[in-house]
Amino acid sequence: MDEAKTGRRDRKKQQTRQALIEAALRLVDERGLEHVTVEDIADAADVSPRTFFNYFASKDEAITGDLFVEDDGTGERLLSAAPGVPVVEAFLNAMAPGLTAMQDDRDVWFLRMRVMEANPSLVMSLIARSSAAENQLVRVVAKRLGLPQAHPYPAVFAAAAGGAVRTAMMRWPSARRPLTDLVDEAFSYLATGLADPQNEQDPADPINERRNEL
Amino acid sequence: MDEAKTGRRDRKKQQTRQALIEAALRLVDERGLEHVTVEDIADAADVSPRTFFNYFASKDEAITGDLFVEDDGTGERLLSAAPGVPVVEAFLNAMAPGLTAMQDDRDVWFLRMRVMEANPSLVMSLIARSSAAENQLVRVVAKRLGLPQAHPYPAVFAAAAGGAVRTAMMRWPSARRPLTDLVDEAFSYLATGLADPQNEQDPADPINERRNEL
DNA sequence: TAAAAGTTTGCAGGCACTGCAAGTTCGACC
DNA sequence: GGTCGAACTTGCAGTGCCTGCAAACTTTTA
Repeated sequence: MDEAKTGRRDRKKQQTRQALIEAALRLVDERGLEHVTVEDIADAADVSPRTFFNYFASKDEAITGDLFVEDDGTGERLLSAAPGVPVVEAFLNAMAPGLTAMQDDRDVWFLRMRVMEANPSLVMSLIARSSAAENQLVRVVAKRLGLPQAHPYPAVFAAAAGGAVRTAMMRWPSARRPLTDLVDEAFSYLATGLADPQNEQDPADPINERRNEL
Repeated sequence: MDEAKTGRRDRKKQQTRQALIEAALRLVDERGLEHVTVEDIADAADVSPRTFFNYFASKDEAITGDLFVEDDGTGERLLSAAPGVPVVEAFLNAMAPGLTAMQDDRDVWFLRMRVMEANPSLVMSLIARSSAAENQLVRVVAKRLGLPQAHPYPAVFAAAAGGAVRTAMMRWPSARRPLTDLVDEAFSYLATGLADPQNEQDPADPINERRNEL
């Protein structure tokens, strides 16, 4: 268990956090976002409403979850990629650990996605929140390429990459494929300069050998 | 004056709307978002606070403004582009009228951008709101290409295109160039598949012949 | 076991936003 | 020109998110 650092305190905190997340997801899934108050969630997790806000800055945050991009080492990994590697490739590599972490947590994420699809304002909330992560990405990409802050490339890159990841996430529950596949696929459209897609190789999609692994 | 349809009523409505927008922008510019209440804005525009919400669904909406993508004919123009034209090109053409409209309104838009830069939560709000426009774009692109709803291309396209437009908008006030230029530039990075940018042709940027037109 | 450090909770309050119903203004049609 | 109906404004009352503060409480450290 590499859960918390040490001691009962952190363990308890982690438990409370989990309880709040689960309560939030379950209740909103059952009743819909606007029929669940923060008080409901807090009650279900058996803490005071005030405590809820010690853990999450907003009701939405408990539901949409932390974007893996935010605090994990994606930025550092991108910066420490070998010098010759193009940014797109370095980014995909840097993201891989985060993606597999999500893959391991897929039950929660699938539920999240379902809840978001059913409550569009949550999608907006997620997008807004991921824009903060994008800002960090802008800085990292600029740094890696030695470009000035005002250069447009990092901003375009971050916006497009963020969008590609987001669409992959959205498709994930219904497409029965690993998240990394979907991300790669999304990036392949970017790689071709968003050229009109080829007619899919074969309407009878021969690659459909049910990938049960996920 | 092609302002309102007819009559004093619509004229008055348009005036009220403008007054609210101007009041909102001015006050938030002066004091910062969190030191301006809806009541302040309504007072400054000389209407009741309740009336404010007859015009805007949220405080943010009065400030961030309507995205031109939303209701104007961009979608229709995209769909009615000549058959052979690639989507990227068709999209840029379809957007042109909206962009020049913004160019004509540039004073307001510059103020908006300044206010947004100073109040990051407004940027998030704008991004969230533009995601609604992106959804429409997804459908339009899918329709134009005859792709099924589940196909990833339209979603990736919309996310990337939306991001490109957004970064162009953000750069607009500081870059002293027409918005269309900035949009084209952003799309040029997408067109190359987000390849690492060339070292800028010349650090002494010879294209800098001050474009005063804007 | 006592002090320190971190967490939870209640309380009071600000503010965004909503539905409703009453009042007001405007346009249309006679 | 007067009247009716539609559209718009307003006040009111209420819900619920979110915040700061200070008092309890719990865990860690010494």
